[in-house]
Amino acid sequence: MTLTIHEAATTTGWSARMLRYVEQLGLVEPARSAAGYRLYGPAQLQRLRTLKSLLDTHDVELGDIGFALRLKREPELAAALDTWFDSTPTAPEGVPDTDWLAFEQDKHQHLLNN
Amino acid sequence: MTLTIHEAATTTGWSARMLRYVEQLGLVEPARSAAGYRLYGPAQLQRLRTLKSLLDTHDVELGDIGFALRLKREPELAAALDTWFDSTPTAPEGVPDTDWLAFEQDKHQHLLNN
DNA sequence: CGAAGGCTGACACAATCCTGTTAGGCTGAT
DNA sequence: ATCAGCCTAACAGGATTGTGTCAGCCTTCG
Repeated sequence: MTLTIHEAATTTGWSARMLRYVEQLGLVEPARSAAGYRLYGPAQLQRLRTLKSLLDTHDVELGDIGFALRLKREPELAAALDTWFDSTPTAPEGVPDTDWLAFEQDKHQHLLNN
Repeated sequence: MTLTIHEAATTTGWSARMLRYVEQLGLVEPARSAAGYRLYGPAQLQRLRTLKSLLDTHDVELGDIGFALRLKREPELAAALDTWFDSTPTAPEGVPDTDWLAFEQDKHQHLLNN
């Protein structure tokens, strides 16, 4: 009904080492037997396969997916990033007048620093 | 009206080197003068400051923000990650019957591989 | 003109990531 | 009881990241 780590490794194409690593990143967490053995069920196996295909179709690293997971779990972080991306979008041409004052402050502080 | 890279560096607390690096990651891209000099305007300066505070309030790396940017720009990637996160959420207890068949397939394939 | 400062490209070096491997101890099936 | 297989912890090494610094050349400004 469940596979051990090496069995799961051979069916999914990962190595046992990497399955432990993936678990440590919080991406696929198998159940544990009474003695502490990892038990991979159908849900986990499916997850591991689709994870692998995600990684090589799009060009993404495990760490990146770990970060995406963090974004899911810490909505305030996701919100902060969103507002950063949206505010004054990196294009330099249309400088809103609203930023003008802040800029003058910068300049003065800069002069003071010399 | 615009600051050079070292001026921008001293007002924002980054180093000039890091400003070039941040630009290379696509996070803050200043305008360029005719001769190719980077020109940091108020919008960019603001962006650099909030970026810096983002980095040390939440515990995030520049590369992570680069990846978040990629998610913004490639919605199909974001969608793929989302469906991966949501489908068969990593919890192992409630195994849906739907996965049963797939699991049996796994087992048989596994037996064949020995 | 000459000094100060910008640009790119490259090397350097610590830190971290990704993976494999090994050691020492427990578990499970025959 | 034995032997394969699991566990954790650790070391190892190649690849990448983050950051500084230097070289060689071009630009700006007094």
